[in-house]
Amino acid sequence: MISLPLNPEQREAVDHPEGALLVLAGAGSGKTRVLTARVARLIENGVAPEHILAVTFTNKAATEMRERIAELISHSIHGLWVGTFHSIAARLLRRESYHTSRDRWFTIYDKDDSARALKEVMEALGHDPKRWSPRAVQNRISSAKNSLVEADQYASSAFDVLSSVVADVYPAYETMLNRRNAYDFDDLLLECVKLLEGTTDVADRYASQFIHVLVDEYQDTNHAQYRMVKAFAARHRNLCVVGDDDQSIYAWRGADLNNILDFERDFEGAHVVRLERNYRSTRSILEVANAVIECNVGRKPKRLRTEREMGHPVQVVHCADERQEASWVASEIERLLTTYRVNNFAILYRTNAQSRAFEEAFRRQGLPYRIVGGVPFYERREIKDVLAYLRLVVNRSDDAAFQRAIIWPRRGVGTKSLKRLAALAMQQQRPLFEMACQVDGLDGISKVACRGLRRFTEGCEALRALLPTLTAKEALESCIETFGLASALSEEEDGADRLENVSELLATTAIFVRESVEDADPEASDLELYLQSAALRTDLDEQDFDSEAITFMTLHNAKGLEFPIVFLTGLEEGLFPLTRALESEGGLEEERRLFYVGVTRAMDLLALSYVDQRWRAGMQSHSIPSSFLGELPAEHLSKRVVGRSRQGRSQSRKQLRGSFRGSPSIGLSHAVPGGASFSWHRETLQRAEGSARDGGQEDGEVRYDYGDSQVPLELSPGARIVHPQFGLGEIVKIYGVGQEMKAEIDFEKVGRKKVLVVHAELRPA
DNA sequence: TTCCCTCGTATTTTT
DNA sequence: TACGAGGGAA
Repeated sequence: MISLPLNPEQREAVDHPEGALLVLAGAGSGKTRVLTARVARLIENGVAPEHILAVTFTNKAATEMRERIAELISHSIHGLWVGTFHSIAARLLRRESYHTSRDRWFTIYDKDDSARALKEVMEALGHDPKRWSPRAVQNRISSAKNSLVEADQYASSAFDVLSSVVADVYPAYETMLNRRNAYDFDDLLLECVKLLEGTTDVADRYASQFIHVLVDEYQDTNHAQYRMVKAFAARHRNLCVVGDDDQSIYAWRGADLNNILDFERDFEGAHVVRLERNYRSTRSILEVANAVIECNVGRKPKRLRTEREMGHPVQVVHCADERQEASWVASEIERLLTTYRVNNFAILYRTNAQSRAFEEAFRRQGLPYRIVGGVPFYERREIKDVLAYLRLVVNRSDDAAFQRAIIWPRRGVGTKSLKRLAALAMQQQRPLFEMACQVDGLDGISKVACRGLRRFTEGCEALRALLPTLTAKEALESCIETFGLASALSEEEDGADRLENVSELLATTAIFVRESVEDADPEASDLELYLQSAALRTDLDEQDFDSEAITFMTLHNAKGLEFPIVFLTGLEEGLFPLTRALESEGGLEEERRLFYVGVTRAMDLLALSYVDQRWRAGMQSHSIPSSFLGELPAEHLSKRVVGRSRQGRSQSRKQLRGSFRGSPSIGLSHAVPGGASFSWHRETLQRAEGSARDGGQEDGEVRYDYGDSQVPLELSPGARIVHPQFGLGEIVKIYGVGQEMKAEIDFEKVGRKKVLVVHAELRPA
């Protein structure tokens, strides 16, 4: 039997025999445990693995679930269907390609590919992409697809000028994707639903196969996903969904909260289990979380409980600007490192752009960090370029891949030849690749370009012939070799990094081959699976959270994770809640749920920070504290001010007053609570006392002077520095900014060199 | 054709 | 700030 400790509610959910089951699982209540235990229990009870389908949102969740189930039981789980909505949809579309308009070698377009395709379509139809941004059109089409509105139906729902453009573009875009044998992200779901609802024998086959269907994070399902689930569970009606309406944070992407709110009405006789025992956070943290979420109206009432101790109060930290915020967090972490490990910390923020200040501060202090999200690995230029070759070899109709590959490395084919080729292809309704194969003698294309194209297509064809004998890794290596991609990269300015990324890609490809052997879909080739996973993989899946580093990420990425210590930063009105997000209906409640998600990530210690001034979009902006801060129970908070920016202070004080006026839950005269349990801040307090003497305290707030202890490394021509390998040198020139910043340096021993400042670890001489 | 520079603009979250 | 697009020069 399964040896997994479960509380009574968890057990009820795991043991519930048949029919519809809704598990309302609060944050940290052991929802993954329930899901995995339930699948394990089903298998132990004799349900064959291939009759069970478990759907998640992220690859990471899917992998984890598979592993945990395997650990729990002695049976083999071979044949079990575990995957994300998108990967399962892709798998179905591949298996059933006979019933669809594409063949099984279809390409999956990511956002970038599809935006480019849209731009092309818009230009062809005479819609100026500058007047209507392809991104906006893309969003419209995306939400249409998520609501299962197809191209031909869209026109009837057009209600403004943009939507009339979309109504025009959408069908042409669909035609283009079809011609290219490609699906975009949303198509996977839409086409899968069409397949299931429109093809009786396919629907029957899957509906009878899946005796049990389980869905994780049900609150994040959109309409297409909902219909997918419904179709899968149509026959046996053993549907178990797990979710938390309070953690629904993807409404902007089409998630429909009503899916979970209406579940009981939707599946009559559904049994409901509530998991309200939290095993993660201290009471202080939970009280704050509960107070936050209770401000929302549209939710199922519930309240998290914990048996943990009160713990430290939640810190509310006021800084002058984002640099000080970052420095404070860094120094706080440094101090806590005596009792915690670096991977116990997470820094969360609303927008990716906020990571920069933290990167700088952490680099300065020599603290290791990892950024989850940002520029995802699979969206890096070199990675997309290399993969484009493989995509094109596999699917010759993939014009997006063709355009990418032909441009780089340079081979005498420029925009002019490409335009000409595209015009001819358009005229004859044929893929670019085919056009390029017979380019000789076509007018408008130079001799040089012809030669380049010929060598290119011949290379592709030669590779294509070899393909059946190659593993994914070998195929990728052949691409790199045939087209001299590695040497082309190494000639580029920052080629070393890019080359490294490509080797990393090869390494993950090698690992992939091993994993895919275990994958339950025996019909799919190694390469098909590889390209699919490369298209659907996200940054989150690549992260190794065990490695020794502090994690930086957006709140969205943090869902489902937990950390002993969490810094939730940038709590300013306009940034969090984000103004843009407030424009949509229910926006504020969704932002609040996001805040709730952030708060509930913390196990032991939580700090919330906000600043007076912040650089946003190249402009210095003043901000007032987030209205969320006014919703917190004062008895579980401790407040402090960091830094001593002169104007910043007087100004912020006014803003603080204004912002909190009329909110009784937080008082400015509120001093440090918590008495004895304040060891976290002992050192802070001592320093604060010191500064209180010379600087003075106002309103009972604890002041902590960060002061000028940080001397930033001066990087300007003439400055003398030390490089760990090259030794002493003098800076000649600085160019580039941020990550890209490079320094040209005259070294005493090794002469003049260019180094990437990010990696160089320069110190003042 | 390609490279480089300048200019303009857009800046949320992402399976 | 930061990236892409577009223009101009080699």
